[in-house]
Formats: sequence, C-alpha cells, structure tokens
Amino acid sequence: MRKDYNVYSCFGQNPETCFSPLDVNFYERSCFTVARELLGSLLMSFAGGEPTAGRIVEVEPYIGAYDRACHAWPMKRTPRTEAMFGPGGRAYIFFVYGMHHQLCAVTGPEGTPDAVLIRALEPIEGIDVMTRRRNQPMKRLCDGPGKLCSALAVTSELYGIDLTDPSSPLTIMKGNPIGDDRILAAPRVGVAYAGPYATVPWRMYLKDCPWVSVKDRSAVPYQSLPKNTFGPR
DNA sequence: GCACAGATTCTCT
DNA sequence: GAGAATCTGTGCG
Repeated sequence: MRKDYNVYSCFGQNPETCFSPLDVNFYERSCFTVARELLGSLLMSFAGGEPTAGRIVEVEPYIGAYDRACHAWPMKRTPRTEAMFGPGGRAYIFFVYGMHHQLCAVTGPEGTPDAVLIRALEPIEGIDVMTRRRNQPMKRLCDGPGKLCSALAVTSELYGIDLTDPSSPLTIMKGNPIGDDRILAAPRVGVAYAGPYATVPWRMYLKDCPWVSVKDRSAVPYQSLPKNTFGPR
C-alpha cells in the first residue's frame, strides 16, 4: 500500500531511501540539530484510516531545561508533558485554544524534555483526503501547526507513539537533504511570554517556500547566525 | 493582502 | 479561574 505513494515521484530516485524512517539515534541529539535536519523529511500518517503525508518545511525547537516557552520548563513533569521526558523519537501531542492539536517530535535522550514543533508541511500524499478534512484550498491544508494536525488526523489519541516505528500510524521518513542556504531563521510564533526566549531566532523554515505558516520580515539566513545562537543564554 | 475579533476546552495554579 | 506553542471569517483598502 505504501508503494503507491506519490513520494516516489516527489523524492525521486531511491524508494528505499524514501521509506527509511528516522531512527532513535537521529532524535537523541541536540534539539537544534534535530530541528534543522527535520526540514525536508517526510511526515507520513495513517491516522484516521487514510494515508496522508507531507514534507516538513517549518520547525521550532523547545528546550525544557531553560527555555521558558517550553511546556516542560523548568523540567516540569506533569501528565501533559510526560512524553517529552521519554526517549527521542516519540510524539508529543497537545491541545491548545480549545480546538487545535499540535505535534512535536521528542528529542534528546530519555529524561531530557526537549521537542521540535512541526509547524508546516508541503502536502505530498492524500491531498484529496486532506482537502476533505480541512475544507480549504491546497495552500491552506498544512500551513500551520494546528492545520497540519487536522489535515493528517493527528489527535491526542496518538500521544506518545513511536515515530521511528514504520508500523506506527505516524512516522517520519528521511528526505532529501536541505542546504543551509535554503533555510531562514526567525523568532518563534506565539511565545511572547517567554522572556529572553521570546525573540531568539529559533524558528526555521525553507526560503521561498509557499507552504510555511508565517513569513517573517525579520527572518535572517540560517547560515548567517552566530554559533552561540542555539544554546543557553 | 492585511488586521482584527471570536471561538472553545485543556492544563495548571 | 486564567491563560494558552491557533485558526477562521469578515471587513477594509
């Protein structure tokens, strides 16, 4: 069934590469590294009984130890944040504003509550299904964290599932690498309360990409950022 | 294209 | 009880 995916034509060349899930070793690294490398990879969903998939084009890292924008700051372990303390590669799914779900990939080793919020996808597979679920034009199917969860039928029922398991209803597959010169960095969305972490340019998205949620005029080239941009302040 | 307001329920204090 | 890692429809230019 997965052999029918449009990702063959999208990702091209090597079907084995297309369907190789990112493993625990990928996720159990720095949250910033994982966020950067998730750009271009493929989020595949079988939730809701119908296959849908999209290429990740926008991400935001959240660091539990010191980042006040993170739900698990400061190392706050509650039933809601429990999944973030688990091993890398698990899904941290939460509910906001009374109506929207959002999806994060847990990073770092077990006990490290870091995660990457997946904010936007380029729709690749199951576009008719997504359109039916969203009742919106294609450009607006996945251009926001709540929207993509709606399009891919991601709900809190999938809380904590293993994204590295190809038999899981939600999996992230390797994609074609994205060069640093194709990435922009900007402040994260909706974290004005986060003190010094409200304005750090930790949101990463693809340049000239029509599928991202918010294009920020203050965005800078990823490769222009000083090395200490990603780390404790 | 942009700005604004309202929706609605979970989580934590 | 307050606030929230958002989305959509509407109105305006």
